[in-house]
Amino acid sequence: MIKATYKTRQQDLLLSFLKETAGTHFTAEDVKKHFEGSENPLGNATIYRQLEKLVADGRLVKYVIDEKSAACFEYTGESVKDDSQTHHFHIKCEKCGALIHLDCEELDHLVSHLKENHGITLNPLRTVFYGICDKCSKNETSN
Amino acid sequence: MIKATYKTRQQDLLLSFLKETAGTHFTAEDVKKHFEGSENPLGNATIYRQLEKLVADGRLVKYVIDEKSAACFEYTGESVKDDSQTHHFHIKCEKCGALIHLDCEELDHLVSHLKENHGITLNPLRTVFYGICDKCSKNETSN
DNA sequence: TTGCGTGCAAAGGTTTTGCATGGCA
DNA sequence: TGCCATGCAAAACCTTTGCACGCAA
Repeated sequence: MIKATYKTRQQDLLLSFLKETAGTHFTAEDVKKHFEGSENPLGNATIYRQLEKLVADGRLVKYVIDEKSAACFEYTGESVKDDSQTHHFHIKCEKCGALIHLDCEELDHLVSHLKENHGITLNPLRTVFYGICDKCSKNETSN
Repeated sequence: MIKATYKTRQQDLLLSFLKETAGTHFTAEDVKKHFEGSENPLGNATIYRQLEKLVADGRLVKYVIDEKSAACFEYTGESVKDDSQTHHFHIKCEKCGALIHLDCEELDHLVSHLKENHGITLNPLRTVFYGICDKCSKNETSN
């Protein structure tokens, strides 16, 4: 699916970084910084272009968290385009800013419901919920 | 709640525009364009600053749809900070780009579930779902 | 008169793009 | 050798900010 016509050193570097970060999220800048000191820094454009490809390929997911901050990416391993994989969602806490992974069958239920009753095929990989996380709710003395 | 120390003509203009658009979404640019021809154009900064105030006041909701496109706003009338109002969500179609309003009790259910079982207070006013809308699903011949 | 609101223009940050070069096949 | 990928720098985009002026109270 990806037009990986050529295989380059930069691609490999990026992929190994992605595998390291599996289960977490990172920004384009994180990638840049990660390679900055090394003898093989990656150009900005390269990073963005490679990430874009991986997103198109479904191996990477891009989250728009906030227009002020950079986009977050998450490596999802191999292609998940068929959406048969786990439905985990992300929740961004509006208070502490944490990006929380949420695995919940209730969400699977919602996905089914939307599909069957509204004709909508939800993309859990891109959807970000906003709200207040457990921790912040508990610390909520004032506001 | 809003620090409406002064009342200005621009504020009134903006508010009447917002009331016109109730139930739809618009961008800062939409506002700008709406007043562009008129004898009372609004400055960019003014628009953003006023919108920001209204968001802080809870009378306006801001959606981050896509970092490439401008933020979407929606007028919610009076303050909805207590979130006792309707829980309608937005769904952004990844194919046609439409931003769809979705009123569904299943979503209310989800809100309750997240609160009771995960301690998460979802903010429907900011949450945007991504997926493929009904129309696009039906037109889905290729891809 | 006081000081907030306005508006222009410039700055800010992230992401994209043009173009010449480098490297894979 | 052919062509994609790279990387630098510049551009693009939306949004914010500085500053002087205007206007509400």
